[in-house]
Amino acid sequence: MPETAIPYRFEPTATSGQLRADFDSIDDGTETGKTVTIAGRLMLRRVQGKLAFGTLQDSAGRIQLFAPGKVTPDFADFCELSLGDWIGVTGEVMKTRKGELSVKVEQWTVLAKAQRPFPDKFHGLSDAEIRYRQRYMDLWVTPESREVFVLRSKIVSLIRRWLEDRDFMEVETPIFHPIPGGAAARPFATHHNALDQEFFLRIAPELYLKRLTAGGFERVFELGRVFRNEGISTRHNPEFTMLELYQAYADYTDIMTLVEELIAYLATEIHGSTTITYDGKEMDLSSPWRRASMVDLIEEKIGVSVSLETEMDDLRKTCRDHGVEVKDSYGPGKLILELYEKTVEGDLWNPVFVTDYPKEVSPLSRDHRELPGFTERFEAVVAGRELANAFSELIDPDEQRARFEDQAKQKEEGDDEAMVVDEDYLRAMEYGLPPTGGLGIGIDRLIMLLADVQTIRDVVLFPTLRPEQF
RNA sequence: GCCCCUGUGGCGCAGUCCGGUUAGCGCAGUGGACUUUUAAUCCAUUGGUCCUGGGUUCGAAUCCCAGCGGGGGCACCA
Repeated sequence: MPETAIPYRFEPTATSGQLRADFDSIDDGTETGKTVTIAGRLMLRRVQGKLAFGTLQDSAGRIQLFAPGKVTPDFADFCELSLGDWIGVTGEVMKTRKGELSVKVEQWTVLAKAQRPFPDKFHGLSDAEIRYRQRYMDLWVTPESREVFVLRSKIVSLIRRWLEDRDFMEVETPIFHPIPGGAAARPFATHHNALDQEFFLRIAPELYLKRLTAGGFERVFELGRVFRNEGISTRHNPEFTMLELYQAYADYTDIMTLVEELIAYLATEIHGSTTITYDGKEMDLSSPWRRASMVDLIEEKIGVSVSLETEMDDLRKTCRDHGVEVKDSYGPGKLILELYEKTVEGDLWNPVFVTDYPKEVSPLSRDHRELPGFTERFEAVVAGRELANAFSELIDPDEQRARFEDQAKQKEEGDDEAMVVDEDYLRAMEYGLPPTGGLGIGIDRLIMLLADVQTIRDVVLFPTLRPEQF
């Protein structure tokens, strides 16, 4: 078919979903007298001499095409269409004798030819590599795949609305950071030619959002991509989506309330219940969620009481006894964190706010108001995975400088994920940062949870893969 | 980075363990039959560097080694 025969625009008047909603109840073998125009891909075709059936798939699903040779113009050409061709069809809505809702093909036009053969019409694609590399085909032949991304879009939209209803303002902060900060991770580096300046793709928007809190935006959030130059796994993609928000005058307990209410709201909107199934097991997302301190969870799990006062040798021994690798550079706080992560975290199923992280491993969190050496920080752990990280933000610039310098020291000692001093951020703090509660949620993992999906690649449209060789 | 699994026409699979003619099957494609099908059916038929490169052997899709792609796990990701 010459390209010139393809129309430049086309105007469908209905989708398969609308037709099913409007006409599903009509009797078998009847015609409605209603003429509609639909468009999509021809996915199945059953030609039987002077009568042909087709299955058209559009964004809402599938609908049958009914094409009698006496009615359908250029009937022979219609029968020659390839599976996968995009077509537009106009005709009467009807139901066949066997009860299949159909559109009678009274006019039709090709909107795009499929020059490549489509995957097996029944088995679809089973090769994960093709599904990820050629998502444009996966979306046609793997219905669950399409559904997950529709759900993702809906969840993100619900989050925005929920936050806006609570007077949070969405902002956009730089992705090019001269100093990577706000998290402990290795960054991607890039270069701006005109400025002859090295930049890093952001590993977190945190420090810019807190600058905005200092700037007087009391409730801000950013929903955007962050980039971490780390390994790839079923839970890690080098670029992923993060929600961060900052609320002036709030502390970490306010943020806990916000998180549990938001997640319960999303579950209810999506599944109609706060009880969901993940990986074949039930999970209760109703608020309030359990709150437990890291050291209490460790004691509960392994029966050993640890604290920052515990002798280092005893802490190291406890770690080794539980198969936790330790390095000489680790202080007591890092040892406790390691112990928690290796022995407790993976077994937490229902949501838990794990609270009170050691200061040593929390360079941006405010000192705990009662527990020396700890911070007012929590992670929300669901299905054994970190879903959110939050704290009462550190607001004392002198303390922040000391923490940065401690980080810089760790970097010198070889920790290439340690932070570096950000003088401008310190300057913003010196002008005054009010008490603030901050939160980061990994959106991809949240989608995985709500969509009951086990790998992050199934919630990212184009997951990072090694480039294909052609 | 380490370990395990995996790679067969466009797609879905068998054959590999235990080496043995021209590597099979289904879908798609091509030619034919068919006016109520539903993964339509029936007849015929085209299409393959068995991921790549070495090696063992009279003989390799099959065994061995290396590499490449993919998947999973570990490590990393506070």
